Amino acid sequence: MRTLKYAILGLINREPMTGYDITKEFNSNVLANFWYANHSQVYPELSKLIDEGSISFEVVIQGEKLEKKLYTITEKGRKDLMKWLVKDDPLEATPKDIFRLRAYFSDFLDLDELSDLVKQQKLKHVQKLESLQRIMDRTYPVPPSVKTREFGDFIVLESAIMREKYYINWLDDYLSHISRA
Amino acid sequence: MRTLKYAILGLINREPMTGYDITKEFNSNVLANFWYANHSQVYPELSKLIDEGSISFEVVIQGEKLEKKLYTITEKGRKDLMKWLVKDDPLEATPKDIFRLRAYFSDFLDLDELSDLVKQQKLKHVQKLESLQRIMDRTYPVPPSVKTREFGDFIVLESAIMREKYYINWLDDYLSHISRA
DNA sequence: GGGTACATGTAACTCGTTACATGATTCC
DNA sequence: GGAATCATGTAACGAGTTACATGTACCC
Repeated sequence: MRTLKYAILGLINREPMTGYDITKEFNSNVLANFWYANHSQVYPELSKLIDEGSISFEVVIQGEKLEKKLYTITEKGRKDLMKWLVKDDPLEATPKDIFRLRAYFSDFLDLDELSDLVKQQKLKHVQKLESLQRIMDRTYPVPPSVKTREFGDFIVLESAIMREKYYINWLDDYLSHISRA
Repeated sequence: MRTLKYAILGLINREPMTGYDITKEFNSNVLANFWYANHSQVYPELSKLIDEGSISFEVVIQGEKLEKKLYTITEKGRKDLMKWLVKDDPLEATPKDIFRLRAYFSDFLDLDELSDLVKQQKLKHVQKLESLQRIMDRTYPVPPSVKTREFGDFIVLESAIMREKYYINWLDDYLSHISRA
């Protein structure tokens, strides 16, 4: 499906970037909530995109002699990205979830052990939620308006927060079933 | 992380199964909501588990001469599974989400186009939710008690339903931001 | 001078999907 | 007899992770 291709095109479309910059974005606290990649995946993909003519680059000298490649999207790349953005694909397969898999097989654990496991899991999600909420409060005390770049950041951050809340709700529900037994 | 290994062990631990049976489970409407694999992944993994001594098999003749392999978990396999079930691992990386990635880059689409995209996506999630809800109503009109095998099915199905609801909430939230613009 | 961050690449390996390949059984 | 399902495998490829490998720039 070449999703990494479009993730990279989307970033470069905003402004020219180096492979290093792109990798940093993929590991930032907003984007990493729904897409990420290591530099070892990014650099080969950039070569591919050059071969395909979706991007071009110019070598920039940093300091004395450090060469970095600043990538820019081409007209072909931009068209390709646009087409991908509005494509009507069927729903992706549900993402895998190891904790759910464990829950599925946990019928032969004893109740105290199971309860501890679920509480441990809940704690982790509560901490993650708090961290996301802090970022939101700090960065977007007021929601930015649609059609600004900030709105993209805002709406996916909101989504990540809602996801953690739902997961915590599920774990609470799970715990209530256990304690009722 | 060998998660497939434990998914298979978890299934065989319930009762002896063939590779075909396991594959069917992975594509059933409950388990597939958080774990799945094709037969081309299952058969090689079964060979590995035999080599490791986690499972054993017996050949059963179906009809005249069709040989099928019925796999059973060994003591080693069961211990391994038990250890995995109660392991306290850090939270998994957030699952990737292509629709969120598209939302992230959508600031240069026009509002009608964006609104249509989000509505399309919502429709798909509403349909999925309805399908999950039907399975739930049909199969578990009353929640089964903890410590039964049915409870595993029930609690992960509940989770899948809650996930769809949250996703729909997010899309509604998204739409409200768009229409306010 | 030293540590951290900047910057780019390749190699080996695991995991997962799609396609190739074959044959038996069951039900109509 | 034919179609759907049961049943088991391998091959080729694509995606993703960890490790290997190298060098510069910037700040203290």
